[in-house]
Amino acid sequence: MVTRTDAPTRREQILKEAARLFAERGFHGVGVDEIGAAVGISGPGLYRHFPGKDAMLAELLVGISGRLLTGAKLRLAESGAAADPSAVLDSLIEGHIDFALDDRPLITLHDRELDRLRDSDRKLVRQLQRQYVELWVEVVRELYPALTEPAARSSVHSVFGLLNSTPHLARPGALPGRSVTAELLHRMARGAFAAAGAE
Amino acid sequence: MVTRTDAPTRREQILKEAARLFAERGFHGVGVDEIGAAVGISGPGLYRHFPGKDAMLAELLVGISGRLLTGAKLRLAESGAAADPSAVLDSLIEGHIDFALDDRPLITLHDRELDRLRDSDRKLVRQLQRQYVELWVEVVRELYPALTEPAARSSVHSVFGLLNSTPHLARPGALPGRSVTAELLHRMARGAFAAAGAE
DNA sequence: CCCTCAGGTTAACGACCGCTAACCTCCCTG
DNA sequence: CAGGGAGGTTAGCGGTCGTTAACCTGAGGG
Repeated sequence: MVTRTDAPTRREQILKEAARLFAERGFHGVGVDEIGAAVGISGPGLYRHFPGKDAMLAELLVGISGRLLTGAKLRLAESGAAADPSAVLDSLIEGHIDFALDDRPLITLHDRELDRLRDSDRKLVRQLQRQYVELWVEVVRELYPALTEPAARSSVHSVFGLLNSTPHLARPGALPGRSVTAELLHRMARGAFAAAGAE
Repeated sequence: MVTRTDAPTRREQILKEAARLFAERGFHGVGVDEIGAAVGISGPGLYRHFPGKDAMLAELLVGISGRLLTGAKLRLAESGAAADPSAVLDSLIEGHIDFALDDRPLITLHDRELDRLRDSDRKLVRQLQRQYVELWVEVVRELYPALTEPAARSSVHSVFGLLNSTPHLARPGALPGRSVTAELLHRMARGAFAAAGAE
């Protein structure tokens, strides 16, 4: 885990504000002037950093899908080959929760604005998402062999729905404390999987 | 349960197609001409049935929130006052799953396009949603007294996220059969609540 | 048999939006 | 110390979108 200490670049500021605005009002509901205003420049100035509005969304979605997948692969790798599937699942859940709690706008965009992408970008994002799901499915099936493959896939999608529900939980600060929320979500995810995997 | 046999009115056709299109491409991503075309009339003809595009979204969102709440109240009432909270929760879950599986576009809109409403409509929808959640929270707390009230509310929202994940599961027909999916979702929801309620 | 009106049509208006053009101004560097 | 590029600015173009206006048509009723 590397921690950034230098100031964010203008490009990063733009992406962050664009993510927030897209999540709040939808891709088509936000104008380039608004995005510009959010970072203190105005409208067309954005085109010095991005070729177009679509490109911002594309970079956001490809970025989050990639980071989710990379993070999961890392967690899988550092558990070693003969790892306890239960511990691996815990690690995957923990990683996903961190993402959902720390990057709420991105999590929202991720399953909401995918269809606004150019064909090639959409295919890329979908491919990354599919790999991420597949990785979970394998771990879940190892832990709950009774699950058929389609059932395991459905259960994984459903748990994503559960974990990604945080954006709807309340105004940003009104949760009962981050670690408490994280732990509750974690227990519920495990409980949901256990119920799915029961004969 | 009354079953409609007469043909849908033009107004109902419009609402149904608008719901589908809004869910697919977002409120701002759909033009009135498209909605018109989807029901075989064109563009401005819609204004014989609705005062504006906003009014269609408002009617959809108020409608679904109201039907969810009404259905839940009905299920609660017919269980009687001294009912087994476990059975009541099962009934609530079953009702919500029916909705999620039968009205996928509406479920999608319901937590996605709320902010596009006029202030008064948005307040109404939020009030209906809040009552619906509150109703679940009471049942859940009765069944799992160890849960604090904020924790119970969080768990209810999370389970909604789980149940509402069906739209993302696959192309419309590709699920392993409706009843199988419904039963899996039901078991997972119960498992999630049980895990949340465990000391 | 005419009148009305529900439910359409097409044309067009005004606003807005994404994007480009043209221009400006620092700051860095050879 | 010239010069050039990075990173802004404002003006404006072209297209799209929601909405309105004006007109049409066919069916039902007095």
